[in-house]
Amino acid sequence: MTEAIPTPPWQTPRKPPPRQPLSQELIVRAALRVLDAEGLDGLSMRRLAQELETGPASLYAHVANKDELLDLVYDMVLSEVEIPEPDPDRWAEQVKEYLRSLRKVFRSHRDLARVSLSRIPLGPNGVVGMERTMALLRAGGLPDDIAAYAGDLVTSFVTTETLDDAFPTGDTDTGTVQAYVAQIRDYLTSLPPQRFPHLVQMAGPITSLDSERRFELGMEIIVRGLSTYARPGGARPQ
Amino acid sequence: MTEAIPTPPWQTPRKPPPRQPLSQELIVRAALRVLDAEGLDGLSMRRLAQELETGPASLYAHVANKDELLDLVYDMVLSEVEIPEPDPDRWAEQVKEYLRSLRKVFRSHRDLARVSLSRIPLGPNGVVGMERTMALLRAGGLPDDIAAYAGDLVTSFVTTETLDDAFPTGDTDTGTVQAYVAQIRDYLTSLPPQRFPHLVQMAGPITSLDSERRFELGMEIIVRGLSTYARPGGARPQ
DNA sequence: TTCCATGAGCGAACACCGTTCTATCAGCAA
DNA sequence: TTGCTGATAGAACGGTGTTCGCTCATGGAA
Repeated sequence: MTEAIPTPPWQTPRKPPPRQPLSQELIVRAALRVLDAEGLDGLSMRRLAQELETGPASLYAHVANKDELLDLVYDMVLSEVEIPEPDPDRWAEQVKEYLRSLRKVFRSHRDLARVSLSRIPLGPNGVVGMERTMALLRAGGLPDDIAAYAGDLVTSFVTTETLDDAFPTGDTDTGTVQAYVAQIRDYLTSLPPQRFPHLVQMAGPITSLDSERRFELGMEIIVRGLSTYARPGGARPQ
Repeated sequence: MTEAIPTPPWQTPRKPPPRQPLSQELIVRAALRVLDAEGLDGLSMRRLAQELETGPASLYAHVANKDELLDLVYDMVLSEVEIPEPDPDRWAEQVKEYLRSLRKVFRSHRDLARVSLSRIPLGPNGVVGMERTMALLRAGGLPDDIAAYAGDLVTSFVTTETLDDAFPTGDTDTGTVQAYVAQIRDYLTSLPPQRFPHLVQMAGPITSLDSERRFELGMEIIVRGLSTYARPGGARPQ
């Protein structure tokens, strides 16, 4: 390390910090960092500017507004999703592999499901993902209109199923969630049985499914439903 | 009706407007009015107070916070949902009737789908709805754990499918939406066909489904998937 | 080499937001 | 009539996304 020499007073201090300049990519990466650490509610333009050691107004030179920024964050994360190369013999299992990967990515970035809500992923990574998804769904012999809709359906499914999931390593620990669920179960069982016979009987099943099994069950239901639309021949029309 | 008599001028006008005092129900009804008229983004505590000709602070005497207020609004609206009395022979069709009613209610109140997101309807109307839903789903012979999850699944389905739907009589007219969809289709068809063969081929199917047919198709997929779990005997275990 | 246009950087401000503090005031029990 | 309690509401607090307008470095043209 070279010794830090105090600048002579007569020399006007040029470029005090040789910080690398802002760029869109730098901003998006920082936004994802803040999102992971503090969630969507913690991600404000001011907080993001602070993370980059600048002012909020500076961000608007590289990003139109917060909504566009979230579009970019979403697209960046989509690059982490793995979509299998289609093998028609393993169609159902491959669709599930795809959905599990999607879920894993959504759960590994806090509040990402909220970000993805009502956002159509048309960024560079988004279209690549769509292309591969369509390839996979068609390989199962789904007609084009069914496959097109199925892409949306499964994405929406993963999104909603991931919405309330706690951040895996977050501090919204499982204890709090369990206590809340137990409260609901107690409430349901305490209802008058003559007016709410089904709820009282089903208080158990309603409150006992953990997020893992919910997801697997939902996937199975949707995949079974989709399978009924598959042409018998598979990918190629006989 | 008794004739309205003008107040004599020498009588000091006490209680200039005989406004009825605030109450929780009055506030919730007003909130629904503002929501219908101006959407969720337009519903602020200040705007709501203005609607009731008072100040924002006054609302907090009857409602803990905005979140609880939205809980109450959501529950109020749930009373409009119609859930058929179970007839095991018509199970699949009845489930669809229920979902169509749910969709109709969600679409008839602007941004209600957004309000319902990650909100568990446990208010007075919510539990009644849950009870009837469980009755209906079980009547098809679904095992309890499947029926319990299916209730969540179909609600989430209707919610996400209704999220981006324009308000039926709103000013986000179909023209704007159609233009946006056309833009997407043009973009997809303009992609390099060697790298995006499926997207180019499916640009049509992807962008041609209107919300009505999307909904009907999604329902059918889910109902078919659920049917595969039904016990052959129907409601009663043989 | 000089000049100037361009655009990034950024402090300050605007118009909002949900919520709380605090003071006032009406209605009612004693 | 007094005293208390709870509804009412103005003002303020600490936040939000975004814009205004100024400074200043940089790069291309002359």
